[in-house]
Amino acid sequence: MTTPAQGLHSHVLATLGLAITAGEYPPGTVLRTDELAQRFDVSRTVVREVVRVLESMHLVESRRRVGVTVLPTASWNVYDPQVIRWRLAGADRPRQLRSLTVLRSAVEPVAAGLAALNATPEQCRELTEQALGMVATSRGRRLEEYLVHDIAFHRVVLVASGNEMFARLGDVVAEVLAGRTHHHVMFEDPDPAAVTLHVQVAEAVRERDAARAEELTRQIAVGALQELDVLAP
Amino acid sequence: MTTPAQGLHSHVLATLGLAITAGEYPPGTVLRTDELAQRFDVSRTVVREVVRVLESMHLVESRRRVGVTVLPTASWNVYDPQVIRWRLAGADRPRQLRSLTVLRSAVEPVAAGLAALNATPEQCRELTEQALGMVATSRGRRLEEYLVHDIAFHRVVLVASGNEMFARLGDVVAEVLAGRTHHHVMFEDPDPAAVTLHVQVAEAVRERDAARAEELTRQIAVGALQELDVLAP
DNA sequence: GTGACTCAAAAGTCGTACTTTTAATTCCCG
DNA sequence: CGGGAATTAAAAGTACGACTTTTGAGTCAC
Repeated sequence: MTTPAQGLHSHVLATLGLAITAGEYPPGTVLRTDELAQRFDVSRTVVREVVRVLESMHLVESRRRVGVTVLPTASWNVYDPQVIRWRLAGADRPRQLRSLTVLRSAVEPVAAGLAALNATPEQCRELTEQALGMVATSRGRRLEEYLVHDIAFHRVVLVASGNEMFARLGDVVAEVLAGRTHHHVMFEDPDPAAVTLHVQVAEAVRERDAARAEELTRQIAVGALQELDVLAP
Repeated sequence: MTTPAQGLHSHVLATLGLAITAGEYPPGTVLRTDELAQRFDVSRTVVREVVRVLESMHLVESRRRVGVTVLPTASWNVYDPQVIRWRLAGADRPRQLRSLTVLRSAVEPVAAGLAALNATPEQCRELTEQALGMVATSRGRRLEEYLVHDIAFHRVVLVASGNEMFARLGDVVAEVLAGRTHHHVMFEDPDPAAVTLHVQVAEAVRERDAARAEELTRQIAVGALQELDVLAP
């Protein structure tokens, strides 16, 4: 565990970040830098750099004469991809998966609508290609290959929307899709209805039919939420 | 400028972060830690800590034998409240304001729908109160007071949705609302139609009418986008 | 009991010395 | 003349120790 470490900093950061997001240190817990330095067998310099990063993610707060205090979940930067990855890897994967899926259900339909208005011909082509790839790999336990197309598809939609905030959710969506595939929060083969919907979204975008792209994507989202309800209690 | 600085770290971070997000260093620009230390008249230790934080925001990348390279906008953590604040304060406020408003238009309607299902009686009360506050301050150049209620209103909706990802957008929405008020990307008095819509959203939530709450919030969002189109070219 | 004073713990800052990685240059051989 | 291997040096990474600053907490006088 705790990553092989190419760089002391990364190693300590990953270990501490994971531990905190996993709730191993309840909010209010106080850590001391030299204690941490000793524990990880690194210099205080390294620990301080890690603490500064953790602080920028609002996972901890550092105060003189007090120490490094672990902050409550409510103040965490939950949009930080790093934080998301830690949480998906740790104890509250279910909770995280659910809240991210709800977020997707809000954002992706709107993004698809915008993509229908803004997508370049190249993006349309790419979208169609990925949708076909999904069809091709949708049967026969080829989940890994399917996942690649699925991720690529959603990423293109988000980028094609032309909104940078949406585009940056590509990584988050990728994490969610990968997470649910790898942790079996998904049926053995993808839902055929979902596959069809993806193909239709690609069509709608190609035909510049924003309303249809939005509505179809909304249906995909609803499906994803239902699947989550069924497979993750 | 450059903040009074309570702490060297904060000062250097704020200055550098602002400069980078303002585009003062084009992507690919290489900085050296010693040079920065000299420029800010602080030790390399401080600079290194700052660089680590900037690195965690994906504003820069640090490589041995190369230096600290400024990364292109596309890789920035645009959801980091700190980054958002810097960008709103700097050169690309218009772009940032627009993309954030689009994000709001996707998220808030869904959040309102969920709020209608999940809001506590206390949250309903709070919502109504803020809506009434908006009505009371909607005329006679009382924009500052209006803003307070507006922010509080949207924050309650997001929190009441019960989704932590939505809840954490409260700060972002606050920044957007404050930004457009303070930089006159808004009419002199709030749009009366918008005020009414807020009151109706509060009603809909109180009556657990999710579909209506969602639709009304969508109308608020559409209004905000139109206002932006009119006032920010 | 309250307020001013003192103390000490912990983070913050600094300077320097040393290690490691790696881009770039050199140099040798085919 | 070209390409690949060895060399070099530049910059980040790490460590350590000394010192400063802030501030919670305990103390003492009133």
